[in-house]
Amino acid sequence: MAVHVLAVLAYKEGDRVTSALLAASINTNPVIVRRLLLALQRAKLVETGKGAGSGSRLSRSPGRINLAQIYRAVEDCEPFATPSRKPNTACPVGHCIRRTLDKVFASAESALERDLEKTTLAGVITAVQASGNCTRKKGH
Amino acid sequence: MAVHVLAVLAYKEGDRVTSALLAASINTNPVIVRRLLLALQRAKLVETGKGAGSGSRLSRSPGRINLAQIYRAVEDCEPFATPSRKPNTACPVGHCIRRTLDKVFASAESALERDLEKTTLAGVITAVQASGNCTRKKGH
DNA sequence: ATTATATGTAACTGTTGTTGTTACATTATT
DNA sequence: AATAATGTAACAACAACAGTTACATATAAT
Repeated sequence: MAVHVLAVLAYKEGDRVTSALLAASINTNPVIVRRLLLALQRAKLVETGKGAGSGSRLSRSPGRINLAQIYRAVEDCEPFATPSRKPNTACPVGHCIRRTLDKVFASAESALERDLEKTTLAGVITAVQASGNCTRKKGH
Repeated sequence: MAVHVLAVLAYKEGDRVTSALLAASINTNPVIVRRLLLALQRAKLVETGKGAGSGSRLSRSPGRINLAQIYRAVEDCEPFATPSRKPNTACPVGHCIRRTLDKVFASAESALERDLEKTTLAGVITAVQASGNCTRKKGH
């Protein structure tokens, strides 16, 4: 979803786009978009102005934004579930397995991010444009 | 959590362990464990018998089970969120971005799995055993 | 055979996280 | 000053998951 927002922003390169417009594009509520934009601002991927006639725009060119950056900005927690209950400390496995698995999962996640780094926002956009009959200009 | 179950099973190599015992070890309910075991059975990672004095055991040695297999057995859906609402079809980005992102995410997930493949269940166990003062024998 | 034991499964509850919605204070442009 | 936009809070709706209880079924032990 974050990628979608940024892709629309990339379309309007340089122009400031309001959260209302972005929300209409991805068919959701402006507040949802703003919450997303807050995370993207923190990651310095977008710049957002406040007053009338303002809105958001990319803070760099789409070629300089990759999906790993977006992933890190938005997905704050790990993709692996952490059990709600504490493991049984009387069990030798239960006591220490978490620390071990955390290492393994950190490695796996960094492998995932390294793969995402290979795709830039610009790459996504050209792929979208190339993928068939979606050539109509934006209507809004 | 699934890894935890399998690690306990690996400890008792060959022995059949009941879901009640496994549940006590990871501090949860036997039914939760059984639901997990169903998935692991489907993936041919464990064998489960039904009657009295029965239970579950690994279907291969811990060295021949890697975390990617466990991940695939348990995490049936992708780690990437799919938006609930359909994108606005009037927007050229919204219309085609899903197909594009699916490819990218599939690639990222396979990178994740390739990394998980590098760690076997046996590797997890030796790491757990090596990680400090967790040397007490299992109490159950 | 009968009994004891363990799984498979259904139905329900509770919790958590996410999305969506409304409302409003704040801030910048015009 | 008026307008238009964000930031943010509070809450409802919803889905996903963990947990619980209950019970039918199947196997092993006696």
